[in-house]
Amino acid sequence: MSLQDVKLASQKCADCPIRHRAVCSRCEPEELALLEEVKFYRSYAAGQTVIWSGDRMDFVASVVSGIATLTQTLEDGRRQMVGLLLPSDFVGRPGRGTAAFDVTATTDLVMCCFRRKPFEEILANTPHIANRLLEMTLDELDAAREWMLLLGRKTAREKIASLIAIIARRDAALGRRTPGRRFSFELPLTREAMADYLGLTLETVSRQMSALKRDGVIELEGKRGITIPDVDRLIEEAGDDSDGGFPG
Amino acid sequence: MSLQDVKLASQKCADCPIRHRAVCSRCEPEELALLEEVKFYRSYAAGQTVIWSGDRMDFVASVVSGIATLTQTLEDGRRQMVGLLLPSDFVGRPGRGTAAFDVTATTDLVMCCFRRKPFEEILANTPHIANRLLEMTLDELDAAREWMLLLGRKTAREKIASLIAIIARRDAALGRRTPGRRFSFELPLTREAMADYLGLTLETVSRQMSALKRDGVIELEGKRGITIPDVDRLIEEAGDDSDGGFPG
DNA sequence: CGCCAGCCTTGACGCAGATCAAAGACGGGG
DNA sequence: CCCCGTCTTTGATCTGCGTCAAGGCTGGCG
Repeated sequence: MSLQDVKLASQKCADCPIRHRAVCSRCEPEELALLEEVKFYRSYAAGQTVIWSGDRMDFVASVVSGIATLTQTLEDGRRQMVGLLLPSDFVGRPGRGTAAFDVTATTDLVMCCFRRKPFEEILANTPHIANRLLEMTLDELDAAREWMLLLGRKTAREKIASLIAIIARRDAALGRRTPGRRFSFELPLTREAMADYLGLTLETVSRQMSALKRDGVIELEGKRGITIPDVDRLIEEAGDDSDGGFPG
Repeated sequence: MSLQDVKLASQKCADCPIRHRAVCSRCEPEELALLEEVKFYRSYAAGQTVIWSGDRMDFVASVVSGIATLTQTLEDGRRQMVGLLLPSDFVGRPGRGTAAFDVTATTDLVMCCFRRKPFEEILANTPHIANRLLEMTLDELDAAREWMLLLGRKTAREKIASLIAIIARRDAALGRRTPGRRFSFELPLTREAMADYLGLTLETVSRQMSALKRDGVIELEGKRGITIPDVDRLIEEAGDDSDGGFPG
């Protein structure tokens, strides 16, 4: 356990998103105490692999800070990202002891882990926690299905615009809004990771980013900084029918 | 309510897959009685739309027989199938009143429906039902993620082989095995539906089917009949690392 | 029995995105 | 401050799949 782990573990539970997301206001104090008991923190450096597909996994977890990805790989090395885990997202699968996907930290990452067996018991005996987790899983399933539309039917340009919109939306939801429907934020992914997300090559990602910049849809500062002068324009480029659920 | 509905509703609950899948052996008689009370059957003809995306949906359901698809559409008509519902699969989302996707019957279809509000209450008060549903949703999420790998990184030939393997596996799991790792079955999808599933055009589907036939990977009888002389060969063509979970 | 409507197949051609290759921009460490 | 490894951009060329366009099956209905 690193120094940082110790520091985090001693902080109040409010740091742990599962408090907000899987544990609801109807939790009894003794139920919360049970969760506390099986909880521990882990941190990983950017680029580090959290777990390999097929490995034993005897905990479930919630992302506290940083970004992780779920990826799947074919024998010949073709890779597809199948999940993007942002703070408050849940990882792992109650009822199964091995990981189905590679989990990788793309930025420095802190996770709040729960030992699997006791967590499953809590799940079995605490309906509102099970229901909260069900709701989160259904959200993930919806997200996965939108992603399938992106992978199957969108052009490279639309894919890029969609990804930027998704990240901007998540950032905005976390309160990092700037006024006037103009957003600035850091892309937490390399071009390669974006390509893995979108089912493209990194060259195509780079080219389309340049094209969107040339057309005034986005502005780029350095490798990671991005600002969106007109969110509506971006959403239009993404080809979605919805407004993407942007706040404001 | 059609004649067939009446007939089904009067049959024993064993016809309804939710009995096997979401309702577990730990259900008390009075819990089962509660489910019975909010349950009704509906049937649809092949090609009929069950519900449009955005429509009010005040029930959840389980497929009894037949096949349904979940699809998403862009304004310009590009379509992507995001879910394939076979018997015993669950449709609908507790906690949300509108459909997120178009649901279409691709064959004649019978569904066992539960009124949403009371179903949610049962869910909230019956942990083992909630947990069973959670498990089913996690399975679907895993399937969606494998599908994402297919959409993002597989070639047209691999996509076709994968789809055939998936359908064969599901058919095999339902007990329709033929001896010696040789399978014969009916494709329940048109070429167009296959294309929507795989993110291809129907012409490409047709060409790749012909190519697989020419190369002896599959045999075709009429439009729908298909036999797989060597399942291992098919799985190899699909590009997966796993054996696809085939029984036998 | 034969016509017609829906599927399905096959061919020719073009283009979006992959591949191969090279050269910039950083940013961190000595 | 400069060097070097990593990430990114850009260019040239290739190719798998989409698009457009003709026919071919098959089954249902007059």
